[in-house]
Amino acid sequence: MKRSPADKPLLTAAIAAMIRRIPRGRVSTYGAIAEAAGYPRCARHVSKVLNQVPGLPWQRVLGAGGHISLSGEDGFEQRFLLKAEGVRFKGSRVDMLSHEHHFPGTSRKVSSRKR
DNA sequence: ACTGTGACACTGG
DNA sequence: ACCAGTGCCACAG
Repeated sequence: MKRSPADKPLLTAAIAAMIRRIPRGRVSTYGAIAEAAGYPRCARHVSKVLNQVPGLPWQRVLGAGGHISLSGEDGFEQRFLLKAEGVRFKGSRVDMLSHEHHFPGTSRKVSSRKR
């Protein structure tokens, strides 16, 4: 069963899995999710995953520093949903100090590019 | 194979 | 604090 080893986009599945692991009342950032998934520099792909993979808690994903990247009503809704989960806001940012989710086993499968 | 894409991150002005 | 520019990197067409 295994069709070709490269059947599906690894990165997309990995990131999607991470986002699903974020518990309610917690949040994370693009960079952190990408890193936890094993792709430290692919923060931008996280956004693509959110658009491609439905069913994810997209509202729990924030930009660096805890700011909402979405704009307009979407951003407003994200904030609304997070508040409903008990997330506190500091002005227009989420209180990351209290709600940033720490992923278990940050396995660095992809060696963190040596430098 | 190449180009475009992206709900970013970071730095400098 | 805000805006603009640059780097980043895998996926989709």
